[in-house]
Amino acid sequence: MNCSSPSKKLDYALAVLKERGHRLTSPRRAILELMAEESRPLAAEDIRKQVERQNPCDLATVYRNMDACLDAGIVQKCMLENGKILFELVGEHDHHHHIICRKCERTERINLCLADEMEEIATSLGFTEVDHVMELYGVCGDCR
Amino acid sequence: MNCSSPSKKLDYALAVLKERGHRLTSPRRAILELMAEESRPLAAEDIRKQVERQNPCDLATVYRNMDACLDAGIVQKCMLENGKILFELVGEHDHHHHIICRKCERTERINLCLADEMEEIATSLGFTEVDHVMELYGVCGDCR
DNA sequence: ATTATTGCAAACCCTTTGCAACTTA
DNA sequence: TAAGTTGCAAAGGGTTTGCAATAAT
Repeated sequence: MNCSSPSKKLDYALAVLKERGHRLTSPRRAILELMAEESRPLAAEDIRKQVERQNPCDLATVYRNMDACLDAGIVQKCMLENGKILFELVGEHDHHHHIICRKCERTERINLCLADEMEEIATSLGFTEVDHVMELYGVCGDCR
Repeated sequence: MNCSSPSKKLDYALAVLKERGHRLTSPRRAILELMAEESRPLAAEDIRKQVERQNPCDLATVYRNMDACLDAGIVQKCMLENGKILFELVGEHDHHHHIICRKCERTERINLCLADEMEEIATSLGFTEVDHVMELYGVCGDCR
């Protein structure tokens, strides 16, 4: 079911960042290790809290790392209905979506994406570097 | 191309709100008139600025009206990549998506939605009241 | 040695909330 | 007259930024 194991995802992420001239610091390593382990999208604050159980880690550091990882294409955003943003480390060819519970914010992975046709339309409208975000929202079994 | 004319959309919105026991105040009327006229998603602040050219209108009033309209299903959210939220008045059976320019934030309507299959998956995972948001992002012809 | 990266604190922005005054039905 | 709605001002919460200190290559 899972496209790539935690350690593979971590190795891939480290390789991509190195390739791009980034340095491997201990907060960065801790953040990526956590995200590779955790297979769900996380809020910046959650990442900081969990990383901080081992090493101190500033929120700004998390955000700056997320920026770098988004640019590098190894992190994917997930947007809550209220505009809050979650981050998820992804492997190669690992694009997917989620169904998010409105009440507890639990996310469940959905390994399906039908956006190709829509991206073609966007391209035909003159847009380049087309990408997309899609989120499903609902109320999960536990919260009903 | 356009599913419903401005005046129809406005009438529909007013009817739905009345049906739900809401009152028709002058800021509310002005907000809805503007949104019916404007066929694109707008930020709360944009709505306020434009409405204020005729009547004074507080930002909190805009947000509270958007809440009411979202509950009533006559307004649809549109999320920018940075988490900012735009609002768009929609008619009956008027669900659609957008391609949004990363640079100028211009939005172009895309009259296609392929989310049914994904919503079915979400339902099969035990979620109820399933809904979705999908946004395409790119760089438009003018900004390239 | 060079330059990316970090921590800290402050700034930012959008959004929400409390409350008294005002309107609508 | 009762209850929804508004304006104002303040608070909230997530995200970004400047800068000097630090650490990686």
